Amino acid sequence: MIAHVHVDAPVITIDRPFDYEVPEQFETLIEPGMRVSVPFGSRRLLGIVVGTSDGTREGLKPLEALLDEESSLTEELLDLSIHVKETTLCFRSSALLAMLPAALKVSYDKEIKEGLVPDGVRLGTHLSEYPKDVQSVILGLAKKGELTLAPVLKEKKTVKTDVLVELLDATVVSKRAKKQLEAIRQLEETPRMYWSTLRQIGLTRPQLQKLEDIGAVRLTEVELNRDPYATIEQVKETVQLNDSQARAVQQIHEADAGETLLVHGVTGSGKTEVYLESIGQVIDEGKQAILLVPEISLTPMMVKRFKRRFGDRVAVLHSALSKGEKYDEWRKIKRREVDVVVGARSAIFAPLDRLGLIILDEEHETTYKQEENPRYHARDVAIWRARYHGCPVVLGSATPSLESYARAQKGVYRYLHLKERYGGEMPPVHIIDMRRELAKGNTTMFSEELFNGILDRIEKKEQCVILLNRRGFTTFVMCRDCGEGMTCPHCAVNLTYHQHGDRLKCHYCGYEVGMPSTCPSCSSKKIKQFGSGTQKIETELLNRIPEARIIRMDQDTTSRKGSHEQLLRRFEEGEADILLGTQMIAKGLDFPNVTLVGVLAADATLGMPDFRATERTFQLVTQVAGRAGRGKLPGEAFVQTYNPDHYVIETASEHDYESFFAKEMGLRQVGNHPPYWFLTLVTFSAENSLVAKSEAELFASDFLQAQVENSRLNGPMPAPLSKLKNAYRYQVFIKTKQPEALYVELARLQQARAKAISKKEYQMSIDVNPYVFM
DNA sequence: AGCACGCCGACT
DNA sequence: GTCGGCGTGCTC
Repeated sequence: MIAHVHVDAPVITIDRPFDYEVPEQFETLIEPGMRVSVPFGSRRLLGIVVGTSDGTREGLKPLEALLDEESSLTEELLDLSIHVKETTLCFRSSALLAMLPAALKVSYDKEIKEGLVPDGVRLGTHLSEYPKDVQSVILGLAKKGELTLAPVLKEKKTVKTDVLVELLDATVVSKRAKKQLEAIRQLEETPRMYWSTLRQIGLTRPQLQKLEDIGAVRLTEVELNRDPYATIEQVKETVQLNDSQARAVQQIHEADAGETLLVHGVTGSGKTEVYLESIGQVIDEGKQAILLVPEISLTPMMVKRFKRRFGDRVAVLHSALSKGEKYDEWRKIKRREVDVVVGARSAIFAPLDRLGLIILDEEHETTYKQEENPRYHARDVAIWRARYHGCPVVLGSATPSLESYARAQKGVYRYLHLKERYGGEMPPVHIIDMRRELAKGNTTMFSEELFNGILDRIEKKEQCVILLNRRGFTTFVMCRDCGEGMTCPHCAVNLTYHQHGDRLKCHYCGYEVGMPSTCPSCSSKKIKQFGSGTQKIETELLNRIPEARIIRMDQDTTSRKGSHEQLLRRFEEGEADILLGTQMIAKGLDFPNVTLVGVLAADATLGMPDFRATERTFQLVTQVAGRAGRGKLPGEAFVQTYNPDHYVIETASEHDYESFFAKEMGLRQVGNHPPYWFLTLVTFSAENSLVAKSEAELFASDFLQAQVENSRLNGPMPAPLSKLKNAYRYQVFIKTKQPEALYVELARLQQARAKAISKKEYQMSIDVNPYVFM
């Protein structure tokens, strides 16, 4: 028997199946989708079986081990990996591995097998157990043949277990064994207990073993699930749907196989109820559902509601869970113990086999696009899976992406509008012209109006949310005398100042230095931070309103696991007057006591080299404005800007999606941007700037020569981030009306460059439907 | 990507 | 005379 295996090596020349002989003892066990360990050259690698065939062939190596008892990837997901490879131009192995939880990936090490070892090194141990200098000594000895190393593959997964203790016979215990007797007494009250509970009375493991040896108890090792939401109680809540919600549920229910529906509903229109109800119906029919949410900030409340409604039949997969927790959730799905999967982007690969509905909440969010290989978009994967299962996809948003809304208008997607809003009208939005504030002599981050509004709320014991539109708005350091900025030595970017540790960091490569006290180029002492981070704003607020209780949410305060939820809970419970933060506080929050929302630097995003900048600004302002006045109290929003007349600020503050859409579509058409054209970005990077440039030029001319129909090419041009991690970067943009033909041509050009790239002279990265243009 | 094999410069 | 530099080629 032969197994066709894709190995864990992201290289284009290895991007094909390799054949292995299946040892007899595995023949009845092996299945496509299983993880295996295979010899590969002198190495040993993780592989995924994509198929098997009968017979045998000369020169095949045998596969070494099966790493799964049953396959980790279903037939469907194996198929899907081909689609992901072809449409994102990634390697098949990258697509396959992206579908697995991190715990099922492996690390590679070397076992010290035999020979003469230095002091302190023992045979049978692993290379990585030793410090770097010892490692190089060992490697040197191996090279001379004085000891042998064998490649090993280490699993990352761990399954948490506990020991179930069952009482068999209480009489056999010696009267003098006090601890054992005490354990028996406990067991007489509760005949089945876990060892983790029993040990709390001071019983040791040997004592427990003794109890088993004499036949007093039976011990069974059992797998335990880490359930991060174990404390949420299931309550059957009955939801009363309004007319438009009921209509939406009805239409989703009646949707055709593989159909996509766009649910457009303003903040507070009750999309969540529609999701809950629709999923409920799907489950009643014996099928399963996936609900994708953009990121963790949305999940606490959403998850709570889903757990309440569907109880244990919900699996949750998001980035804030530990590797082990995610793996446990994944195994629950695999064991068919759940009907609903709620999760972020990668949850779209959940191994469900009876899918009846896929929902993407906040479908316009760019977090659905993965920014590393495989560069897939969860929306596209969702549509593929829905076709496979013959079920509908629901895209939900208060501010749909132009792509989706345009498709809905063309009739490609079915359009559903939720117009009614709970809690009455949208709050009034005040646009504040910061140029006038400046003219008045107000150089702070807060306009008079917004500041007075905050004071007023604190007095009334109501809450405020302040959002800093931080993208392109970081704190950088510059010398006031010579004008020299502190930049990263490896990347063409300014370093960002971090108050924590008084250091400067590069957000692209991780380079870090202490904040200098004098300018490195002119030695002046007038070196200073510019721009406003959340920390600085917090300080400013506290200086002016000392009694204000502020919760700050940004990368620094939310990096610890669970801190995000904790901060939100504290705010919800009224422990603070002001929630201050970046983008992450804009969405999904629903606090009834919030009556004021302020947006600082609403237009900070507009200057970015990105045709979606206006769309993002619209989404941000609309969403954050919708956060005020969700309860009984009326709300108000303040939007501070230097561009008060810009159409995006005007339409967003009037909550006028239609006008924004019409205006923006006109500009997209004129600029030949998506959704009129399908865009692909190809980036060339090399240590030598001339190599990057000439390879980009060569690619451009090769592409033009191929004459892909209905396509055009722009560039090459230097990337906005012209140097990254010591590599110079050039970009080529391709626009097409026929993506399928483009995929084929790009794959051909990629293949043709395989050899040159393997010599490491330059790198080529292809981003189909890019969202980041740096 | 790793890793081995192989062919030329600076050391004991 | 050997150690080791990294160019080249291969991985079932």
